[in-house]
Amino acid sequence: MPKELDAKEKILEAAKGIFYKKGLGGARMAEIAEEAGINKAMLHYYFSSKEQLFETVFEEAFHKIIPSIISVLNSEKPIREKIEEIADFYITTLSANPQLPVFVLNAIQYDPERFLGKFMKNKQMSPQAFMGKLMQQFQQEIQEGKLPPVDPRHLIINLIGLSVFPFMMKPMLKIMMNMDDESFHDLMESRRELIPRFLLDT
Amino acid sequence: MPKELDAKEKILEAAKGIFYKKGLGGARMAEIAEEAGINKAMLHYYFSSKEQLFETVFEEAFHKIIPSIISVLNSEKPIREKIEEIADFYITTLSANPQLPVFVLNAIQYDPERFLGKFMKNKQMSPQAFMGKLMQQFQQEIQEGKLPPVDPRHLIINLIGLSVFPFMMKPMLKIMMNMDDESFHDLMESRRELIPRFLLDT
DNA sequence: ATTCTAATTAACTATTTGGTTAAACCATGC
DNA sequence: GCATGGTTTAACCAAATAGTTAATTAGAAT
Repeated sequence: MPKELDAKEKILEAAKGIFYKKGLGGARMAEIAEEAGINKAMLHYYFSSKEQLFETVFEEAFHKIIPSIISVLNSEKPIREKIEEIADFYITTLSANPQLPVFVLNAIQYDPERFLGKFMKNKQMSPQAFMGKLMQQFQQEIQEGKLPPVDPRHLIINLIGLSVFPFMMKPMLKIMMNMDDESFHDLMESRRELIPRFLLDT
Repeated sequence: MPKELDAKEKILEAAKGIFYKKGLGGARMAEIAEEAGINKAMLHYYFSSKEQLFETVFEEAFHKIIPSIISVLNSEKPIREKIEEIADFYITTLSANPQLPVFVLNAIQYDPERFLGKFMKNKQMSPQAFMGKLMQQFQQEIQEGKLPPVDPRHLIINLIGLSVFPFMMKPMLKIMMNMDDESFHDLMESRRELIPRFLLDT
């Protein structure tokens, strides 16, 4: 009986598309059902409520862009490598799915408690402990002269901002800079090496 | 008869708060009316529909963050100054209103045609012509050795990203980096000079 | 005072929406 | 066969929602 997964998958795919675009409040269950090519009652067969369906979609999106970079930052590699990997990861992930970050940030803005609560607990490491360890690594590598002496907090913010923000601005950038999808893609590709170089080469 | 402006202003203020948080679909007209301390029918007395009210709020938000930087970029100052002014402008504006960029980008993601259309026309200069002029200035200043030889497109993307993105991430950053509002504010203040230095000093 | 117009409200309506129900469908094991 | 269990559907329902109406208030002009 492979039908269950089939239908559930179709629902999630449709829900993703519509929630990404319209958010929790703007999406209609009937619309999701239609997009998935099934009956409206089927949604409630697999997902008890709109909220639950949304949370499922959100969790998938969130896990696509947050835990990955935490595990990279949490690894034993040198900072340089971590930075390269993260920029690389975001450019790959967001090239395939540019709406992801606006969707996630919007949900968080809508109800921070709810959509960041999981993030706090869920992790194997508390954000604080994890950041502490990372700060230590920064200090050490700076002392060893492997890194320019910058505030690690700024470096991380800059790294993520430089990697993620262009995709959020994609529609506007395409207009302002007169680009089509292909030239936008090329511009993002060139950032794979630009970002680490920019962040680390004084 | 100053009551008209009073009521209209109260409505817009309430609508802003609720649309910023919940978006077009998530906001309820009754909720906005209550928040404004007036009757639901008053909304439709001053604004014909929910959509029109939303567009009014959107337009105000949009004009708060886009035309300002265009007019700076469009001025006759040297690039260095333009960059300093824009970073400064965003940090001031978004410190007072961190939800602004997520709100605007979300609306654009929801219906790009509709919410970027105005941007295209409305301007005194077409984005293309305007960018063309700017690119020329970049080339010239680079030739004169006043600027490091970087791709101007990347420079602009980086400038806006470094200035705006931290405010979008504010809730997450506060948790990850264990900051309260005050220390977040301090961190952002330090970016006023960090961003131009970072962008321009090779 | 009276008229006129803009502001304001309570009550109402038509529609949309999330969610339910009870019956039908269909594969599998016996 | 047929009983069983998960799957799917059409029809239905109650609540919520954007928008309307028609009546009321209050202030200004005459």
